[in-house]
Amino acid sequence: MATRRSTARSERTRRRIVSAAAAAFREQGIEGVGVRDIMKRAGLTQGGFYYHFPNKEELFKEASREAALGGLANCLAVADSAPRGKQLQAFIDAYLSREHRDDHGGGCMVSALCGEVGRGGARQRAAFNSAVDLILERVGAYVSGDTSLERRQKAGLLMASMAGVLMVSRALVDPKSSQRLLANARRFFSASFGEVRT
Amino acid sequence: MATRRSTARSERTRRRIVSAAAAAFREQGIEGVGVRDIMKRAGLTQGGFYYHFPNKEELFKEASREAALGGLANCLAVADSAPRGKQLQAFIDAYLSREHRDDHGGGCMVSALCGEVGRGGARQRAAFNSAVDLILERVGAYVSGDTSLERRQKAGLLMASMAGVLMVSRALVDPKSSQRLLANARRFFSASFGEVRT
DNA sequence: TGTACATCAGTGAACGCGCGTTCACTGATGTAC
DNA sequence: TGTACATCAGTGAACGCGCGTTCACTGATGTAC
Repeated sequence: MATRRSTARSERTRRRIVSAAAAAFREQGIEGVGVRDIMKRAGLTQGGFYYHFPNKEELFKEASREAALGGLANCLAVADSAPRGKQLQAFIDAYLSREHRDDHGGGCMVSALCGEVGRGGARQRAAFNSAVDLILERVGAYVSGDTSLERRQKAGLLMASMAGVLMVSRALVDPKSSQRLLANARRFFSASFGEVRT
Repeated sequence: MATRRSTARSERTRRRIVSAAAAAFREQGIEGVGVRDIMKRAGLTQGGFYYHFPNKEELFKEASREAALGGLANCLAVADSAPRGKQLQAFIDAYLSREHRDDHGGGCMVSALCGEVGRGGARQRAAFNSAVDLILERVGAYVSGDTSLERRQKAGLLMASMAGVLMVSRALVDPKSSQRLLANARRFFSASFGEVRT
């Protein structure tokens, strides 16, 4: 089956493009970033893009899959290394941290792209929904609830709410107001979701 | 002071442009809509725009001011006509309704534009922040709290969270999931904010 | 083992298009006399 | 009251620019013999 070495190199290049896109889309928005910019981030030129992907939309599909868990990697790691029973609280604190707020390109894709996707086309929405599924499956493991459906729904409400808070905290000009919103939200969501009863 | 009649007509035209923009920005995003589109919505042609505004950014400033309370007009009216003590709950139910979700152009500007503003320039953010101030002053009147600062902060947390929920509900493809998220959120925020203690 | 060759992975100029903005213009309107 | 005129509010062609995408090309790589 032909040249293994070049195939491997090509695969690495492809992954580099997807990673660059995953960051670029979150930093600048889907329509806010161009194919040229993404290829430049990956150290390549525009034309080569269409050797790896049929169009920008297909790239978004792959990039959103990578960004789904990649954007929560730090929050999930913090939660997983917390003692049992404190995992959700650790997740909430990490999600609503100043570090996450200031990391547009490496953070949660829901807070970064949800608004734009809400008025986007069917393909884009489908890709985004798949990504959200991956997230809820993972976050659902932290919340309490009898059935897995119930946990997923709770996780969905928590993620949607926290994404809104993170987004607003990024839009606020006054640093103190932004910090205070995050702090209030950490307390509120911890109290509401972190304990036994909701 | 010159021709009153033509001045009044010009002022009406200007307001028509601002209204068209307030809806267009929320429906399609700030960068997603063009000056041509907005002028077309207002029944005019592109060139006339620069008679009324120096540039698109200045239009956003005025449009966001109009959209701030305009986008919540229905929710605020419902809340105001509710019995004392039930106003916040009425507001929450109206905000997280299917009608609001489906009304992109006439709904809350926070949920429509917050994500884009979060990565926008200083001017855009300043305009958005002013608009948010108007909203929090109004919504703060419904929540409990000793000081007005405390009420504003609570209102900020509530609005940011609900905006996130509304945004996600707009991005979800499956209608049932979307409805369920809204219903769960109505229950959750009513229980958390609508009663005496938070 | 050495060479001819097909293919692979990527380059960079060019395409049509829509954007924000500018500009020369025009017809309607109200004022001065 | 009637007419000449300045200004106002808006028109639509044109500008440079960056977008997504196409395409002719090229140099490196691995294979066939």
